[in-house]
Amino acid sequence: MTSSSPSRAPRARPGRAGAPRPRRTQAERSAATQTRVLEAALEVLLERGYGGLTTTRVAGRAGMSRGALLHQYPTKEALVVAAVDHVSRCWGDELRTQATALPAAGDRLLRVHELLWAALSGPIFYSALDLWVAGRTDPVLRETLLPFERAFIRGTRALVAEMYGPELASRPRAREAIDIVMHTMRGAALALLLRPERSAAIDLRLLTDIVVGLLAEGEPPP
Amino acid sequence: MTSSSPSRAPRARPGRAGAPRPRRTQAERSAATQTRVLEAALEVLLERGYGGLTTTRVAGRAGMSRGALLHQYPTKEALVVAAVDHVSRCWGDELRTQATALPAAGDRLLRVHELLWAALSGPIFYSALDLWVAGRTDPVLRETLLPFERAFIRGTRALVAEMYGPELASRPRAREAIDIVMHTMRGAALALLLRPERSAAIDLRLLTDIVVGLLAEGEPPP
DNA sequence: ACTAACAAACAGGCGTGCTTGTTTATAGTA
DNA sequence: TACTATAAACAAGCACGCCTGTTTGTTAGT
Repeated sequence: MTSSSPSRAPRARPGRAGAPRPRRTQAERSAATQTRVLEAALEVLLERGYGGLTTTRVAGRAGMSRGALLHQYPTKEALVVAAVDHVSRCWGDELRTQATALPAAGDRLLRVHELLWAALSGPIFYSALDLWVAGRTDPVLRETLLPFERAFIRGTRALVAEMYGPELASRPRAREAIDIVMHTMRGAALALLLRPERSAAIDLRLLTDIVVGLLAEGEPPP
Repeated sequence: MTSSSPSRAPRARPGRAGAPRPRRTQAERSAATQTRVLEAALEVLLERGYGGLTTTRVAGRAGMSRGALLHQYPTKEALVVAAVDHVSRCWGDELRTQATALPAAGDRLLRVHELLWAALSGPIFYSALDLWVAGRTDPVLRETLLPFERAFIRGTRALVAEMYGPELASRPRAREAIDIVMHTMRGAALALLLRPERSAAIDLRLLTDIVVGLLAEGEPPP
């Protein structure tokens, strides 16, 4: 446990500063394989669904042995938990990043909805849906997913409110408007499950009109 | 051996008339077991999801041997096809039946939406969702599901239009209104996947108001 | 040297589909 | 009507493959 005697190797041979070294530190190796594993897991989840998410396939896709994978994530559940955490983080980050490029112009609402729709109808939604549906009948997975679900709902509502802007987000029915938007988009994305070619399953302009009407209630412009 | 009591069998001869006979015809036996199998399959699908839908479990739930099941449905795919057909038929029938009890009163729209919501947020939705999601990554299941999906969309749109009534259904934006309703409801049902206890995930009155506003467009009341 | 990272093989469990054997209904025949 | 041959419905078991988690062995870092 204690590094009592062998103090001969204080550091990992710094070598040259920025030189590409084939020799990596242990932590780097771990992090690298963990990243590879998680990305492979998400790919497999997207392509084969949760039912096809097996440790064998993930390891194969990541280009490593199953033993290596099992060393980082001793059980499949651990792998799934890490993958869920990773995907939720990615989703939030991406959306937040894109949100910074929003214009303040008059069609801001439509842009916000386009952004949301792109995020909600993308591959990540379908991966998450697979987990979601499996979690309905898998108690362990369900418990794993629940905290992420709470965070997702809260975070997304807050983010949409922020994207709407202060004056719109403070309208009395803002909360209902956001919920309607989210529900409609998820339902529309659901309708695309078996027919991805029909990408025009939603009328964002109509949805935006509805939101505008809802937000305008009780607050006539002076 | 095994000649356990030879021919002391009841020998149920054709007897007379339509007396309640313990002896069933072959067709009756087939139909009975098929019904049992399909109902058991739907129960298992609802309780364990598509991943837990195994021939072993279905046979056990139906109270018969796996051999008996496999005799009626030689492959698991055949069983799933029959189950999908059965469930779609049940869903349509139930909704149509309930639709006949709709009042012509002023709150008819709200009643229609309550009916739709009850049908879309019920157990059948979650069973169908499991199949749907599995069909995304299972080509065979996908091909099986596609025709049913078409029929469902068409049929439901027509049914909702009929429930709305002729004068509302002929409004210019009726189609969009129906789609919004369906999408919102499916999205809301999705939000209940992991937390069925929160049954108030949708505001039907608000949704109805939106539909009313949409249908009223371009047709001011005299 | 010692530990963490990786690789490969193994055992146990489960699910599907097939094959063999037993019971039940229907048709054919005297 | 009674008896039998045939087919259908049902039951039980086996073989194969896949997945999970463990164990044992090898390589890379400190």
